Amino acid sequence: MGFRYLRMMNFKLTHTDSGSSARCGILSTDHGDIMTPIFMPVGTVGSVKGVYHRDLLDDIGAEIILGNTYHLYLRPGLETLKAAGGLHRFESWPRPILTDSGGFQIFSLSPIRKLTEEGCTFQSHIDGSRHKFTPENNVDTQRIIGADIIMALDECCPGDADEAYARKSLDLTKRWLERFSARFHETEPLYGYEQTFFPIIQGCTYPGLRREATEHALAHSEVGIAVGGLAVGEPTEVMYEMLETVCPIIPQDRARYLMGVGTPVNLLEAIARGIDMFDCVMPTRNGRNGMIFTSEGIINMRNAKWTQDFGPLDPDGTSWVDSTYSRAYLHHLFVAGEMFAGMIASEHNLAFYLDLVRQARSHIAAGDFAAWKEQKVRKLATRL
RNA sequence: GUGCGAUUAGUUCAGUUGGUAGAGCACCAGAUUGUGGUUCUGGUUGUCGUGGGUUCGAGCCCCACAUCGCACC
Repeated sequence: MGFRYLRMMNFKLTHTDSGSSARCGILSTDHGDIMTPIFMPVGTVGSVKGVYHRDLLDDIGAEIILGNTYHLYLRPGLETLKAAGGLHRFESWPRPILTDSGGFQIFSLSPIRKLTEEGCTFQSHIDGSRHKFTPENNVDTQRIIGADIIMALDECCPGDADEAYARKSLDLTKRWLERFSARFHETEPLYGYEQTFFPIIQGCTYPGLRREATEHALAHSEVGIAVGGLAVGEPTEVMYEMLETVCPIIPQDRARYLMGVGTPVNLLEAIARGIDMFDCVMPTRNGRNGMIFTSEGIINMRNAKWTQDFGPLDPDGTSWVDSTYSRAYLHHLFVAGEMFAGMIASEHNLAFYLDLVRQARSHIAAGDFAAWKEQKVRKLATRL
């Protein structure tokens, strides 16, 4: 293949807030533009659990969703994904997709992993079979999956790691990033649209390591850059401090993705510190288990006190489920173990998250984000 | 009708040689942050079928009754 792809994918800053580091931007991909700040629903194995694409598109307004390399590699496997023509076509999703490399799974499945300089060997959680991820084959794998944005293979350091371990871990992540980047630039996308990759800033909770990691990652960042290894056990305040350490060093024209975060309050606090992109399993996983986030606060739908509350799920909710189903009905569905319960809660929560970042964007554009955030945070943290 | 077995938490069941009771599930709460449709952490709940007897002491031993199940007439 002689030709190089013309690089069209880019991030453009459109607004900055006066009272905080919040910003608005547009991330352009071949599958469409993404308005930032944005929340990206997680669809690990090619499905945002319990939610129809129709609802993701029209009701929730998802602009981009996630897939996971580790999980997709194991099931359905690369043969099927390649034959399908990539993940977009396989799951019939017309908008952008971002895939995580599986680095986090290396960390979270630690009892059965083995890290070496070359890569990471692990056993499948499905059938125990042995596999190896290297920076090189991870690029190849993510080329086959075909997400618009792919993530570098890293080691996600535990939040309570000591500095010696964090140092060692970061050094490995840096060497892996060099190799990942080299492989990425010597290969082409397979399906006729552009891919970009985001390097990941590690460094645990040590400001010095974080700064060093940022400088190093920036050398490999074209469109965006990610902050990883946060919300993995460290106090929330420490996470915010790390964002304050890292964000000022990143040029304004780079999209900043905070991986795996978080609660609605986390989103607003991170946006205030300059983050543009988020993903988190919380709205869907916690939703399936009875937690819903509303404009009035957090609700555990399983609690007996909702048995006869016939009011709407969220009086200010934007999803059709908010005005269609009552808290009493959803409570009943959870108690009865109906799968419909998880579907309704997931749809509501995702719509809530997408509406939250939509509101954030409009307040940043209006220039009153900081004040709006303060009063919003108080409400979002209350438990009903 | 006769024989055997059963009866303990909302439920299914444990319960040592007699020393005033436990578990799973359910229920009630809490946790959950780059997803294994979860997982984890706490908590509440008992006239031990009824009535008598033996004993310092009975869920346990004895008697009667009630209810349920099984087998046989």
